[in-house]
Amino acid sequence: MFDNELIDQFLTHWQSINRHLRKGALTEADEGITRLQWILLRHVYRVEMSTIGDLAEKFGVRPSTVSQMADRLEKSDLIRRISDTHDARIKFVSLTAKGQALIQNVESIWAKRLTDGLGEFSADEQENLLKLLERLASSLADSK
Amino acid sequence: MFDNELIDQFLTHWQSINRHLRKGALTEADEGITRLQWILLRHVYRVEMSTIGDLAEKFGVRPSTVSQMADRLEKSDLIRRISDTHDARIKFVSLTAKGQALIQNVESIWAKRLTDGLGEFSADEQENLLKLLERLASSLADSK
DNA sequence: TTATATTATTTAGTTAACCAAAATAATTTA
DNA sequence: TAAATTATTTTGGTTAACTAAATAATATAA
Repeated sequence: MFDNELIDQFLTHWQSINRHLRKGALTEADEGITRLQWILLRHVYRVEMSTIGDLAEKFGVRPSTVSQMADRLEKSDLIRRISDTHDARIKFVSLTAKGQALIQNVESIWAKRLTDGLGEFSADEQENLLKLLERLASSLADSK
Repeated sequence: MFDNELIDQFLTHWQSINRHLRKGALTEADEGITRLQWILLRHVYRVEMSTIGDLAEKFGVRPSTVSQMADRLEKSDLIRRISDTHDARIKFVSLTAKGQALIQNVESIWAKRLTDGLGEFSADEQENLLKLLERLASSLADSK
């Protein structure tokens, strides 16, 4: 079993790192989008071919909610809807070039911060950290 | 300088871990709060004595917006406003016991997932990972 | 072929989130 | 002491986010 102290400390550092990576990033890349739109766009960026229904399930809202959010994002030229070739009822949501650029701008801010932060580690330590994170990600994915 | 590949991989694993830790957690602890309220409550949990003005600055919104969000959260008995003893204009926002319980319920879900995920690491590896995260957190904090 | 199920959208209504402007109260400065 | 500044709240208005119900199109089952 585990020492709860270790878990607590892990979460504390984890969340601290999250906060520093993210700090101000949304406002820095602000294109007049809301925080919730941002969250949705990020998901669409990662999971390239989400359907309206997928997104509704993912965020725990009704499909009509996602449809309307998609309307607004489409209107802002950040996403587009694409019909599934195999089932004409289904619409995939995909980022436009503009939407991709928005996400990538923010991620480049994160990468810069991380580059600075990791700059104080030796090459061995960096590789080691990466390997440990890879294993943890994999382990969490397996436990589903 | 850095290999961008390492940074990309780091972010990929990092975000994957984030997603797995968080998956469904909000809906699991749902008390009829909105995602934005959740974000605010999390912040109030961590930064115990935020003022309305602090929160407005942190989230990039107007004080009146925060005041109204605080109204709703106060009405739900999740936060309370506390006047500063030194300056009566200032109101601190603090979680009620109910608010704290809500956050802690969610964090316990994270802790459980993390416990499971780390279960595949040796004690040495766990300590090592923790130490590396501590250093990264510290390094990012210093770079401000 | 018809009935049922599925997927997304539209519509109508409500509340949350947001801003601007004004008001209020407290504090600081001149 | 009066004026200026600060911090929050209140008010009014708008839009985003949310639901429920209805609709249309499509796929599946009977």
